[in-house]
Amino acid sequence: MSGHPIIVWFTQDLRLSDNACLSAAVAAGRPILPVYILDDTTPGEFAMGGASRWWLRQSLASLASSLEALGGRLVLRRGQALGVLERLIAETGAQGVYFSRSYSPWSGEQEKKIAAHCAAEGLECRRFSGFLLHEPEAIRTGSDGPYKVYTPFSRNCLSRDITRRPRPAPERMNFYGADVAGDSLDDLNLYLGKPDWAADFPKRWTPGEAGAREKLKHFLDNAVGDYDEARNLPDVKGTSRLSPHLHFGEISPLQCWAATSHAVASARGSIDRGAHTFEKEILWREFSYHLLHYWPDLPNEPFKPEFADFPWLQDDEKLACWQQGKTGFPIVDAGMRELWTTGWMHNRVRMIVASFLVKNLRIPWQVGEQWFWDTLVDADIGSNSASWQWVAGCGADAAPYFRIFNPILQGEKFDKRGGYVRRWVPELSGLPDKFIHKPWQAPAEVLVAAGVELGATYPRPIVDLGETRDAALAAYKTIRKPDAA
DNA sequence: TGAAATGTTGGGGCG
DNA sequence: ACGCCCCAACATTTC
Repeated sequence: MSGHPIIVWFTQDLRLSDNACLSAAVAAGRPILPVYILDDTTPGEFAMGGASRWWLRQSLASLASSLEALGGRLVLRRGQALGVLERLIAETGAQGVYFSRSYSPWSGEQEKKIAAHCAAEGLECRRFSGFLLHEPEAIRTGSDGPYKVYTPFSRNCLSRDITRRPRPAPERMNFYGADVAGDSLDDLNLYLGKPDWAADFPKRWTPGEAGAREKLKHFLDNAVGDYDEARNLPDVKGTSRLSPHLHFGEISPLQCWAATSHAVASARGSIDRGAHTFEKEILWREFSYHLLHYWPDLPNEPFKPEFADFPWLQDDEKLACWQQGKTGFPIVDAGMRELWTTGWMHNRVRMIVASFLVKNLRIPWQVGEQWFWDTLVDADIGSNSASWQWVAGCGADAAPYFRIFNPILQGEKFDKRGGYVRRWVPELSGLPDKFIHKPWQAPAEVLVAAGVELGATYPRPIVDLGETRDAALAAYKTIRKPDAA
């Protein structure tokens, strides 16, 4: 189809269904030019991490093939979005640019510049939503401020009827017919497989819209009923594992919400508890972006300013132990190895390893945030920042600083039989349950029988839990105002 | 979406 | 039979 196209700029919304931007472009009745722009030109601290780049490559391939099935081609380009869009407009005579809103701190300025350029050129520029259920501007406290506490925020969200239904994917589309130059997936240099640290990822993940839909269906068919309890057990597949799909917009929170409501209605009461807990987790994601929108420093600066003076330590040796899963604490090491091998970590274990880094090693939360940013396939500027601040005790509505996890007790509570540890730390698998979370307390003959030699086949603990706990509490006292409770 | 210290209670062994 | 002590088991407080 000829004529001046509308550019549909895919951002973090790599799907065809429930895509307001795409649907509006179809409804506009003009030829569509679908584009994805990879911006590697301004790599700041939060340039896309390695695991995310692996995922993005697969997701773009999936999106491209979905568009091909409708007769179109996804144009891939590299550079700053404004410049790339300007060139595309000039090349094609595009009459409009449609895109989905992003909520990263660096997106707002970019979106304004694009809108300004379109206005100056007399082009239509439209921004759509879909990445969140509730726009940050729509949820305000009674005194018209942003929320700083989760519970009232979630109550506000829950008091709103979500009546809108997810949009179906367009059944047919008219694409811009002329040839438009673009990069190949390889050109984007996202993940070339050397070294092949992501070798195990494809066994566990199916990036793309269809994979996301399948994950949601599997969760609602099998796991949501037990979600309340099972979500805390890392040895059980009790969570949805939708986080990377949500991050890349392969599925929308509205689609998750609507499908959950539908499952609740057809299950006649048996899954109400689990479904409600799942909905509250979706709202934690919303809350993270609410905070990020109003406090754009969230990824870098402690929300509670007194934490700027916290006496953190630098210890690159212990940091490396943590990153490599060699701390000597089995549940911590299991989590860090799951992360490295699969690009993902169970949420309960994320809290345990984060508490260990921030409190027992007393290494700044930003250091952990950065490691997660590079290694998680679901690395997300909103959730990652808000969650690290939550664990560190310096965030909005955070866990009190003195809430220090004991990795032995957490392991014994949530991985009672040690199945999770045995899977990810196989050199300990011969130990009896009694010592699986504290091998250094096992009698010598038990260690021998299990084939474990501490300091050789598995490290001794790199810190003393009691001493580091006391030191962390003492450090906290130095930043606390004397009159504060 | 903690853990450890401290306080309380009650059963049972034992002089 | 009684008081005393020990110590789980549970509750409360503190960090």
